[in-house]
Amino acid sequence: MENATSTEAGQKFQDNKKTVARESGEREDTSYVDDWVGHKKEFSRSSSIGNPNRKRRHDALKRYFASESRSRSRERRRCSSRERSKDRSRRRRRSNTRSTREKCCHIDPEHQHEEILPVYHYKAELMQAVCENRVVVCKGETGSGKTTQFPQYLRDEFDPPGLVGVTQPRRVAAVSVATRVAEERHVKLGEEVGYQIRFEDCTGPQTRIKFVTDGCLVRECLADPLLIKYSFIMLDEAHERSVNTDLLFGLVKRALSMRLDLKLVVTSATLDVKAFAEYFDKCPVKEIPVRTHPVSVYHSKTKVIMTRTGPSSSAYVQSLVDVVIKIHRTQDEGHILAFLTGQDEIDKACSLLTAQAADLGASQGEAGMDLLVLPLYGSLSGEQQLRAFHPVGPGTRKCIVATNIAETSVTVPGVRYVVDSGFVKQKTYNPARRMESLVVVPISRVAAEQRAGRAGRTGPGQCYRLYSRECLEGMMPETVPEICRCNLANVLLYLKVLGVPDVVDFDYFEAPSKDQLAEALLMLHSLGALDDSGQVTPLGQSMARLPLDPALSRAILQAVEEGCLREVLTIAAMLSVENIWFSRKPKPARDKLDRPPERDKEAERAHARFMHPRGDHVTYLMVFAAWEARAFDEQWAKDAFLSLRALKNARNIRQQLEQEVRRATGLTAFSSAKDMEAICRALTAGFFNNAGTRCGAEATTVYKHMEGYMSNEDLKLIYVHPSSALAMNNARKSPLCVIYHELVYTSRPFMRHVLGVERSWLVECRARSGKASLSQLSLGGLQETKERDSRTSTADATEGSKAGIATPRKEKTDQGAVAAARARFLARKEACTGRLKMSV
DNA sequence: TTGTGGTGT
Repeated sequence: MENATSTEAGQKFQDNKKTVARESGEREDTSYVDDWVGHKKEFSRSSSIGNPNRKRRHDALKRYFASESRSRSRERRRCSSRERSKDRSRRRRRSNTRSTREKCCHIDPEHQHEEILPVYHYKAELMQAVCENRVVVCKGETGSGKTTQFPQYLRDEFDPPGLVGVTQPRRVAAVSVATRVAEERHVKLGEEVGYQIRFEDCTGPQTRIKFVTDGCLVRECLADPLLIKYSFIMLDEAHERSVNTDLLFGLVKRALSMRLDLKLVVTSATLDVKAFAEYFDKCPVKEIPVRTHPVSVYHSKTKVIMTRTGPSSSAYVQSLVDVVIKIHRTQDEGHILAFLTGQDEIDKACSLLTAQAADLGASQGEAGMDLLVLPLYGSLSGEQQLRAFHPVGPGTRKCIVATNIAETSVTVPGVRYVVDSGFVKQKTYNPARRMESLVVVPISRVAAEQRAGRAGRTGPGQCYRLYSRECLEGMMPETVPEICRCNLANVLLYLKVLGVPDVVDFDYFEAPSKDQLAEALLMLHSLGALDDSGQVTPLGQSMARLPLDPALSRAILQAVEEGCLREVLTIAAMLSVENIWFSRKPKPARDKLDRPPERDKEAERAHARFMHPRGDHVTYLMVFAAWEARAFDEQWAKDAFLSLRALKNARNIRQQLEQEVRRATGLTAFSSAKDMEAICRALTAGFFNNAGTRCGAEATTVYKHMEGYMSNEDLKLIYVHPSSALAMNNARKSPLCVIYHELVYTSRPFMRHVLGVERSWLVECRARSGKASLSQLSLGGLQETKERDSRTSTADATEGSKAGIATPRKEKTDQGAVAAARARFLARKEACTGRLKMSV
């Protein structure tokens, strides 16, 4: 039904093409009224012209500018021009060799000069706010200059004794912003201005401004909970709400209460700055408005292809294709950015678009343009990704079909048209089942706005939404933050180590559900990281030092006992990276679009050589050892159809783990296993809670879930993932007992990364871990509820996990807490709703 | 019998 509607609408588009007016932007808009409900919208307020405070501000600015230029010239004198040019060439050389720098070219390509950045007009106001308050929340869109200028202002105005630390959610951002700021200040990167990301510390004793990924700063807290090194912390891009940023809210707030000489700046791009201010004791909110270009937003009027729980059909791919073609045929030049949810969808849309554009012929497009269709998603190689950013000739229009990587991570220059499917693929975690699933869910209203804003970066733009305005109103105001949909074991262990005894009552910016907390505490206890009273054990202290999930840390520490540290380190590193198996996916022919693409037999044969009958962990060890034996030869890896990126990543992680293990255990020489048994025993110590026993016949891949620290009655049968070594033909005899790394739900509950183990080891581990009292563990914050233990919900695993977070109504597990969290969340948004409604 | 959004230590 809905399929038919959207195809019909698409057809109507095609038929209407000749009636579309071409004169002016305004007139053109009205021609869409039949299909689209449109309106013009400024994505932010215009700048401060005519402001009564202008004179005062101007005077203040003059003073600041004078003082700034004095300090600049001091800086310049310090650094003679000859040295500067040497620095520049050094920097250039460095940037050519560093992989993280490769991506920087498409992060904010337009290097605006400081003087024209909006933040400049607000310097005096901002500095005054910082002067008078310990915490300031600053709202500013991308392009306001806050990230590059604010830290410099803090440094220059206050000349603090400690560091100005600026967090970024992504590594590329940390590196590129640091590079930019160092350039502006004419200093060598790594001296006055530096950055720190995993595997790379580019700071020195003279460093005063330090850009750092939020994950890195969380780690730093372990050694320095009060952040003594810092005078200012700036939590940038707080609206992205990564687990680490959320965690830092609490940690910095705690540090602020104990240190009077620390100040905090929180910056965010969303409407939700009020909630941040509320959390930090009603601190002031400053706004840096950005003059962006207006974006006309059109909603689909007839198509209702979105339900509250997700897409009701996959028709949106076809309708997205129709809209793109329509834009290409009727609209002026400017690139098109289309949002879909995943690789398959994107590849499919790209084939359809390429074929249709070819049929159309260049002559039919507006001004006779060609359409160059390019995919953009995370698992593409760097080179393939860069194609989306390469400039094209004047006769070509690019259409980039992207995942939400283009929503926050990267900016494609020259985009004037955005087509938004309204969906995103999101990982959700079900703590009651300890199972994660990747589900397609509707985006939030903030995300919808973010996507639309992508059309107004270089000039006036248009955004076509494949959903109605009613759908928009039914969306969540904001994306459910990550901290509410992930496993918390790691987070809670950090908090405990940092001296937060009561992790249930911790002052979270957004409190996780009780189920999440209970699950994580019980898991930490079962691994021996917490004792019966919820205190961190020495073992837990060591585990927290490793940058891994607790189960893997536990396995590594057990490997020390079992004498197989080298092997288990390798396995841990291999389990920490993305898929290592690489296969060419043949492009589906046009007429075969709805059939699955053929499997790559050659790659499969190459992989089969590595598959070990014992299971995946041993297989990974073999793969890495084989690569190591060939001196990490890149060609060998390519020939074996292995992902070079994943392998290199694993090698880096392995190196880092080695260092950390050295520090955590004081070991200098690492043991090496004599047999496979020791390795499997060590892994069992970390993963005995994730275990299954075989059902029936020897060759079956069906297992029954074994009871762990939580009863899991909903989840009876679990399956070996077909990509596992244990699912391959060479594994004739399936092991009686297995442990698995993770449980993912797609069409069934699948175990990923599976290893055969002995039942006696499982029994032994279970006995060692003992039984915990949840109320004791949580210092009375959580109770063993009858519902949790005897929860025998009628739903099968399918429904429950599919529903997950996407369908709040169906979340049966501790409804109270989730409902309460949601209510708080919605209440907080209430204040902003009026503005939201006006703006959409 | 599968196939995976994006981050990060």
